[in-house]
Amino acid sequence: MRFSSNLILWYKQHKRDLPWRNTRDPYRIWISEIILQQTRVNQGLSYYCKLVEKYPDVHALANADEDELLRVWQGLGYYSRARNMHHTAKVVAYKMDGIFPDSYHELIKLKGIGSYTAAAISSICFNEHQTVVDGNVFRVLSRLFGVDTPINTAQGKKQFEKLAHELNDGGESGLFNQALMEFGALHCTPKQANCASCIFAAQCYASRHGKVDVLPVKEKKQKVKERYLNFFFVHDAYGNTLIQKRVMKDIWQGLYQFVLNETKEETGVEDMMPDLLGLYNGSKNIKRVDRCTHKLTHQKLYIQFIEVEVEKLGANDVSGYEIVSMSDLGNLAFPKPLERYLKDFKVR
DNA sequence: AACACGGGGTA
DNA sequence: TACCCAGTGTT
Repeated sequence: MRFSSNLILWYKQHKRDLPWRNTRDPYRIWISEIILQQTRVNQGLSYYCKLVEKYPDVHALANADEDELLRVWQGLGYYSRARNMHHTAKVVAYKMDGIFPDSYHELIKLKGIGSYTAAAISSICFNEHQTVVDGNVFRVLSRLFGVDTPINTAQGKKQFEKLAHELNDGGESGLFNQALMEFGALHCTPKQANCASCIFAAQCYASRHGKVDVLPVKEKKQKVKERYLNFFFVHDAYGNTLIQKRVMKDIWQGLYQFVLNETKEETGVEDMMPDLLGLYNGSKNIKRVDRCTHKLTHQKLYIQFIEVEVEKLGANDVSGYEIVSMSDLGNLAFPKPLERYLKDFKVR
């Protein structure tokens, strides 16, 4: 039996029942694919449900407020996905009469849609003969055929694309693509692959040669940069706080933060007081200092939260920051560690 | 080609 | 810890 037929049979037996698998509406498939970029199904599932309920069609999403959209996206990470999605929704709604392009080559022109997502949407929604190559595909094919070309090189990517496309020969590209990814996600997993019960074990190079744990090959990772972020959570007796939208090209673009002083190294609160003096010219009271670390893929953040109570926040005291009532913070998106701080703050 | 961009799950 | 995840955009 052909590999593609065998794979699709496996898929029909083992696939998970997921909400985006009950539709071929390009809007919904698009939302699901953006969410699932570098994100596991279990992590993205609730976000998908929230998004399609709040924004049932591309017009609703196009008309959304960006802060509101980022708040829905809060906690999922890679926030450029949300900003690009919003941009593309406006393009589709206002320049394409709300109709998504129906081909790979048109889809890939849209912001946030790269080769993977264009292949996924065009194959799943329009049955175009395109083949997805994601982390699952790299893993399954490298093991099955013993391909040890590093997957994070241009050569490797081309080689796997060619191989995947040759295998996708059954005229059901949407099914084939989802089947291959599902097989990687559920069966041919990164750790402890289920070789004992694998339908392909007899022909699998890695299984026969004991190389399951060394494939796929990936070239060394980038190193992690360390940063020291000192946030002043300033509030007054009237429940007002000081916040700022992050606009720089940096992590957490578009999200909100407290008064920030970033330093080159671990810095005591006393040494940062001069900066704070310039920010608020009335009397102030440092109530509490909390510390935490936060790991990103490429950065390790050493975070201090300095709670500062002042008498009354007024427009004359601050520049570059907004005065916002504590009760309105729930409508804005904050980075994970700041959201956690706010949650703890409310409890105590 | 190399890097930047989050957060959570897994061993 | 270290690695990985239904990747894309920028430099």
